[in-house]
Amino acid sequence: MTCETPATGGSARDRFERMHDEIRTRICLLDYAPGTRLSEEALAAELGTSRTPLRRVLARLESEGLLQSVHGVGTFVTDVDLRELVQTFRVRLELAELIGRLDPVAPSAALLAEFRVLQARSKTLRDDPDPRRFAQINMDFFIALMRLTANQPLREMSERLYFRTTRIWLKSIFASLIDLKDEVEVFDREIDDILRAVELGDLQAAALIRRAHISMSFERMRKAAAGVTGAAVTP
Amino acid sequence: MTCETPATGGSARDRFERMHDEIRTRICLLDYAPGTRLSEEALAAELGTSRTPLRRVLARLESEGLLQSVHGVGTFVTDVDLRELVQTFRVRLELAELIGRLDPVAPSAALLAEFRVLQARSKTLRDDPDPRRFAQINMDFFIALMRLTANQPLREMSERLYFRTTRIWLKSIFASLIDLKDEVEVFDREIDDILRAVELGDLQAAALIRRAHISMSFERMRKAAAGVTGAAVTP
DNA sequence: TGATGATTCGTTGTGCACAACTTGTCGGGG
DNA sequence: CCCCGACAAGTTGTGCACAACGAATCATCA
Repeated sequence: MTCETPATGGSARDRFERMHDEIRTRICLLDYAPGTRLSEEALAAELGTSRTPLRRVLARLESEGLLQSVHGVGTFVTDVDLRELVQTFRVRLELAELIGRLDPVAPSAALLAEFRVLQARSKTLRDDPDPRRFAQINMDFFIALMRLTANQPLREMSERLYFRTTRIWLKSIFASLIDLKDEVEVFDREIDDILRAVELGDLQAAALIRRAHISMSFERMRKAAAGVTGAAVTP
Repeated sequence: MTCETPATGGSARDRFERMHDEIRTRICLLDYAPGTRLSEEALAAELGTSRTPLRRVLARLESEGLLQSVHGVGTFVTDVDLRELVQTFRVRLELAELIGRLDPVAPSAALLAEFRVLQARSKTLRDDPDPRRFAQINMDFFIALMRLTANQPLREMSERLYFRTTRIWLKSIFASLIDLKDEVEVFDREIDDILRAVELGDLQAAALIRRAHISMSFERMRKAAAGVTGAAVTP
């Protein structure tokens, strides 16, 4: 089933990173929904390794707030409560703006090409909306945006917060709290607008547009969730 | 020799945190200077545990940028090059200001008392300047400041960046690049000023003062280092 | 004498067996 | 019928032995 040479090859560090990214993607794409219990033994077997190196990966994901291990019980995918979500988004907004102000770098031709590919992928998404593909493209777009700053610590912090909260947004889509087609439409415009600013070399403008979209995205999510929890309280 | 019950007691998580904080403190106080090799076996023995749980701690410290493990060679305390230092301080400045703007909380009586104790400790430092004690008080003051915001992610990011760079500042003091007595004097004034703002309930002002001091502290350090590297280039 | 290759040593990474711990179940007693 | 305690199953945490790897050393040869 899995195709991307999950097990052998490369140094120990490479194997660690591969496993880490793989599991993180599964969590962020809701293949492992919040509350899911992960079997160390089964996962280790699937990834073609033993518990020891896998536990290293799980510990890292726990420090990133995506997992939580409890002795004698299991390791579970975390959920994000509203309070934490609000706090995280507040910081994400500020960091998004900093991307344009702190150590911005003119994008290489390769990066520009990548942006255009993402733009094209976004267009195909409009014809055939799919939550999972949407989330994947969204993630790739985020990673591309990070390459607009040379400030490594800023990148790190931004990524940390992004990966911690993005699955909640995806969850809202799966739960039909927010409309998939609308979000796809908005996202497509976001790429267009940001790409225009990037091509102009105005990274600060690009960052401001990004900040605005994160803010609005969160606001839509918050309003939808408030409508639900306000109407139906524990069925 | 070690007195603070390093080994047994509490849950696995508690033991992890104790070991983590202990080693982190040693690194930040330059008990383990950059470049030092840490022996897993010796450290495990000293902390009264085995390599397995210790390696968990070391992996965490590596993800925090304080250590680096190389297969077949050893685990070493990292150094911070100028580029990384500059980038980190740029972000630290912004985060310091955010402490006063994002989810500020009125300090409890206990926290205020703690600030006053720190103020007193700072005064004693003026009479008997000692780099290590200075660094310790500075660290405690930083941790107290973090408690002025309820925004957990913001705290986390700020701490991460603080612990990654503070030892470079201490290194400059030990190397007499910057004058200990001057720094103590400046720090004492910083506490006074910030405490005044905090007692007034103006956390935003406190954060701005803090930001200014971080900025100036870095500037003094940068200038001193530039003077040295400009004069004596690799003997 | 200098260079080169095998070797030895010490270190980190991995796999496995067992200990520590929690949860759910089953039996007995009030 | 309910409650409580012991037990069993399953999970994460720990310790240990060995494999994988890198660097320094020493012997050998040109």
